[in-house]
Amino acid sequence: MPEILTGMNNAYDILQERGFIAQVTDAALRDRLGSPLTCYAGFDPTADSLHVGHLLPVMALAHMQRCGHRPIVLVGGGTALIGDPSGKNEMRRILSRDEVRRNAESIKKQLSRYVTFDGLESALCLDNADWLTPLNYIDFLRDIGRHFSVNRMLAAESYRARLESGLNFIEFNYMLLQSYDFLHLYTRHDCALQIGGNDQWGNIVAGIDLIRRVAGGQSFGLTFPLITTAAGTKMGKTESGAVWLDPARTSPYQYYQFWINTDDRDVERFLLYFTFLPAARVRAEIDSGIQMAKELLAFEATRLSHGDGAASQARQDARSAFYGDGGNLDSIPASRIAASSLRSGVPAFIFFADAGLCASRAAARRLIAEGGGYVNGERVGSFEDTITLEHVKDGYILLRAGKKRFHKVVVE
RNA sequence: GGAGAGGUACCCGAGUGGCCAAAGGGGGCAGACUGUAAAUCUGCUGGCGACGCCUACGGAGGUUCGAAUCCUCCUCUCUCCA
Repeated sequence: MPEILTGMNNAYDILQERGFIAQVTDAALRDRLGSPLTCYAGFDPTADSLHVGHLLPVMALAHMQRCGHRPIVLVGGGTALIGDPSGKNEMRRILSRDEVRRNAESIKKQLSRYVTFDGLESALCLDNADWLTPLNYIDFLRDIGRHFSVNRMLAAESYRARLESGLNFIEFNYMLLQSYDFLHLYTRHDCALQIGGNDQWGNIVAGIDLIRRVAGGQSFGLTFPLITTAAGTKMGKTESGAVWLDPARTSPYQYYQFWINTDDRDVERFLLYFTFLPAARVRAEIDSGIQMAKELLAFEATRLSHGDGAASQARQDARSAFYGDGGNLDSIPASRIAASSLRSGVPAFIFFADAGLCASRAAARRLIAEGGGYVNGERVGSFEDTITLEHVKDGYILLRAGKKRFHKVVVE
């Protein structure tokens, strides 16, 4: 008999209070969450790092684990071998087994900051390549394919949209594979709940159906709202691309900057989604001042994926850079230059471009001509002004592009 | 396999022989305002040590004084038919 979870909040209530729930397949889920259950969310191992766009399911799994449930992180290594998930416009690059394995390994490592893979409610990390690749086509059609109605599949929102723009057979099969995953996890790991983005609704429901037909069991699905920013854009993208959890791709300082640039209107929502602060605390923080709340969001989010030290450092350096309380700016983006090359002076636009602050020398000319180039806090008058050793302070030259892009050039 | 439509810059999308580094919009960047927010207004938005030169309208050739525009072949996408 399953133990009864007592003395802690129902995971459903927590997820609901925090705005994670867009749809659930069955209202009975809340009661079912009164005792421990295994749930899963899928991740595509298309890169060796997750980005903030993945964070919602990650946080949901973390909440589940904290409430005494067991999360399964499903890495879609098998599905990555064939390509495209539904809903995307372009074919996904097809990855080799080795790439997928490597990616899965580092993704698991990142996730271990959010869920624990050891201990009592240890999370599992599984790769669907393990059961998808040995599948035999004829067997699959006979045992699994027979349970799917094309008519019903076509009615799914995710496919209906694609009917206009075109849908290939692989994409169309995605629902079957994902359903099969759920069935597999249900029978092998007693996993009775799949969570995912709202665009996964059709696939999740299909999986639940398949479990009922094949295994005669009851399972559940829960989807998250699609997160957009108040400005209406997809959350987690910046001009320069995705915001990664991997510090080698997006440094903790940059990560912190991403969060602190959150739109005022999104701060409360994001605090609920991307931190573990109690909802009451979140409300209080919002009430006592949006800017402090935003800094808290940036700090907490950074702390979760990069740890205390990196988060403190990022906050410290951000304060120093923006409010000038003279810190050492250890974590802001930096490059190096030899002192000798400064002896005869370097034109500012070349200096900015070579430092990596501007994409090209032409861009650097533009930036400075528009009055957006600063050296040690002072606006550069002309892009031909020269940078010399006299600009070096404490061993470096501090550059700034526009209001908020700082860069340190260390002179050695 | 057959017929047709199409591939233009980060994206959408105009342009069908010179006035085209290519309209317009979106996005982005910068300035003003401000709070590292939003909204608004303005400017910029291929590269090059630069009044010029180089690269660029799916790819390769060709016609022409001159091609994103015309011709040939290739390639990819979409639609309809089989």
